[in-house]
Amino acid sequence: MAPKRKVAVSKVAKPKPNSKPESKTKAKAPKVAKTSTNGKPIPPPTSHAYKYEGNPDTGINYWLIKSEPVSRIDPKTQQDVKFPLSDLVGKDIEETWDGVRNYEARNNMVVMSKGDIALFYHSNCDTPGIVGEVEISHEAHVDETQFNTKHKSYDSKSTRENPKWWCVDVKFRRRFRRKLSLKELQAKADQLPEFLLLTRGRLSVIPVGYELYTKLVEMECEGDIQDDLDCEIDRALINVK
DNA sequence: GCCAACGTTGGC
DNA sequence: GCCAACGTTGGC
Repeated sequence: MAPKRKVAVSKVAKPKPNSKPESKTKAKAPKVAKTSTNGKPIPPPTSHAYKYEGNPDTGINYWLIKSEPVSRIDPKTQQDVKFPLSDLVGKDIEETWDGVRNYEARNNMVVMSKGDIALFYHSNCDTPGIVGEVEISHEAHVDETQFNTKHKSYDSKSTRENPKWWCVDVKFRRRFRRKLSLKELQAKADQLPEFLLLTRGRLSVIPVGYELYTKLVEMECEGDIQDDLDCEIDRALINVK
C-alpha cells in the first residue's frame, strides 16, 4: 500500500490551549469553508494533532472517540444518547460521527483519513474505558445536523456556503480483549505520555500517536479476556478479520 | 445527583 | 480584548 499523507502539518504553530481554529497563528491555513472549485465547501484547518505521529510504515493515524454505552435521555430532545460499540457490530454499518460541537474535536476529525483507526471509549458509565476500535470509513464531510432545526446540534449561525461543523464516518474494526478502564490508564499514566484522555477529560475526539496506541494494545493483551465491556460483543470479534 | 473543569457567549 | 456568567462534559 502506498504511504498515505501524514497528519502532520509541519509549519503550523502550536495553538494556545483555548484557541479557536481560525486563530491567526496559522497564517497559511485555508480559511474556514471557502468554496472549492468543485463547489464543495473546504473543511477548516486544524489542531495540534500534528504532534501525534502515525505508523511510519503504513501512514495510518490513530485516534480515540467517546460514546455513551448506557441509556440517557437528552433533556433537550428527549432522545436516548446511548451508543455502545456493539451497535456497530455485524451489520457492516457505517456510522456518521456527527453532532460534535467542539472546535478542537472537529479539527481532529478534519485531519482524519480513510483507513485511520480510532479507539472506542465508553464514557458516563460505571467503569469508563476503552473497549475496542473502529476504522475511519469516510474522511471529513459536512455535518448535516447543523442545518436541521429540529436536531439538538442545530447551529443557527452556520450556513450551507460556510458550514462550521464536520464529521467522519466510522465502522467497526474489533473489540478489545478486555476493557482498559480509565482507572487503570490513570494508574499507568507514567507509561502513557501525552495521552490527552488523561489531561483533557472533556475532549471527545483525541489524537493518539502510534507509539501510544502500541502501548495501549500491549496493555490490553496483558489481561485475560473479559466479557463485560458495557455491552454485548462476541469474543470472536477480538481479532481483526 | 453533584460538581469540577473548562469551553463558549456576550456585555462592556 | 477582557472576563463574568453560563452551559456542558463526564468522573465520581
